[in-house]
Amino acid sequence: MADKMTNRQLAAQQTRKKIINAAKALIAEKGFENTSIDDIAKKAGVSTGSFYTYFKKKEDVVEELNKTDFYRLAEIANAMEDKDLTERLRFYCRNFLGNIENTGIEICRQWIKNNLSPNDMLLGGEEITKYRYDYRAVKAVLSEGVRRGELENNLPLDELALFINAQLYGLMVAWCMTDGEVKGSDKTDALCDTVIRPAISPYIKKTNF
Amino acid sequence: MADKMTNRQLAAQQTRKKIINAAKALIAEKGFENTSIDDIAKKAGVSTGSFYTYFKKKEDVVEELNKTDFYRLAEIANAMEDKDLTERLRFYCRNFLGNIENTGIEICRQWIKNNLSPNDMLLGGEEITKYRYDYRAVKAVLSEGVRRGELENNLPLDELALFINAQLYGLMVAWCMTDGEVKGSDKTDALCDTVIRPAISPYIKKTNF
DNA sequence: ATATTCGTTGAATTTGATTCATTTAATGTG
DNA sequence: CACATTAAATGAATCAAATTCAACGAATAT
Repeated sequence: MADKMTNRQLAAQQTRKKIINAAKALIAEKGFENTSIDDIAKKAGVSTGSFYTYFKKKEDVVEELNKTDFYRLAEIANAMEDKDLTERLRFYCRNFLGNIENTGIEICRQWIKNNLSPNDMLLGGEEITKYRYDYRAVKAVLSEGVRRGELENNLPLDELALFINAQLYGLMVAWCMTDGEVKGSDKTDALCDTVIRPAISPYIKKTNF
Repeated sequence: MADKMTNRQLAAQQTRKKIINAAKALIAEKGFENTSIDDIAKKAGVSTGSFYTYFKKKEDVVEELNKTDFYRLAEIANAMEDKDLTERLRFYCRNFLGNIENTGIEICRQWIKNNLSPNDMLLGGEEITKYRYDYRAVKAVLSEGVRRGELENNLPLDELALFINAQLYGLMVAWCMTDGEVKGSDKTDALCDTVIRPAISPYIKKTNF
């Protein structure tokens, strides 16, 4: 990866990182709206204009502040050989919400705001519109259940995954809206027991007995 | 209510309404960010400053744009004598999502943005902090189920209501994030059948047989 | 008839994001 | 090594839009 970088590129990478760190600290502390580019630049020890070398808009920096890869999380869950589907889903949900809470409520709020409207992004020169409601990771966890023969394969996979993901997004929103009082991560066990398990139970294969 | 209003008050009410209507149309059309106070004032046929006679901040006008009272919706559902709990919940969910979709995606987006952080509001002169994650309406629907003896009364009422509401909020967010592709209102039946009914079914009283 | 109050006005102010011409320094080249 | 080229940094200037406010005029109250 970092094959042979020139000093210049290395320095640039540093600058970028400094800006991201400064932004992270300030936004977590004061919120996005109350943090100005000047604040960020000052804290990062660079000039105002420098911010725009690395980010096109103020908002864009937020995308850098939570680097959890939820699809990767699903892979880890799916790799748990000794855990059954409920456990694996529980793991996924716990970590989804736990990671979000770790990145901080203000950053989460801003992430939601940024992604409520689809953004146009450049991919290989082409304009694409990127939807941010992505339930593929949950779907992957359910699929693994099918693959292992824990679930019937006639289950409405997309519907269920979409709903379970909606549950997670809903708790994330509830967490923000109650200023942290409703903690999603505290609720995951109850979530699995009260909603998710009953929802998938019609499709759980009866073990031969 | 509208006891004896002076002409002045009447005119003021008109102005207010004109501003709200202009804002509604413009925000629905161009989104909140792309609509300026000047735009709104111009379309309403009033001056820029007049906006601030009626709203303290630009955002505040959004609160006027969806006037659905979800608690009232719960009352209507609860008053349905011939419908069972599942039907009543279905009714509530359909109308919740239906009403939100009717008010329009841009307004919904902005409403979420406004309410992601608790707002300080004035109530009778006192500053109060108002959380916007409110699941009391759903709770009321479940409570009615208990009252009618359809549900065991040992069910985790708050937990369930919170989760069901999270489901609705999650779908609302999904709807926004996919630019309307995921339509919550189209999903309510599946939602009830796949998630909500299974979730409450452990608490549904076995009818005497 | 006069004083007061309230809503209206639009120009002035303010704030903060974004741009850009210029500078600085590293890299590449003969 | 000198020189040309390019990437990155700078911060003052620009711009856009929200918000304020002093002055105005019509309605209401006395």
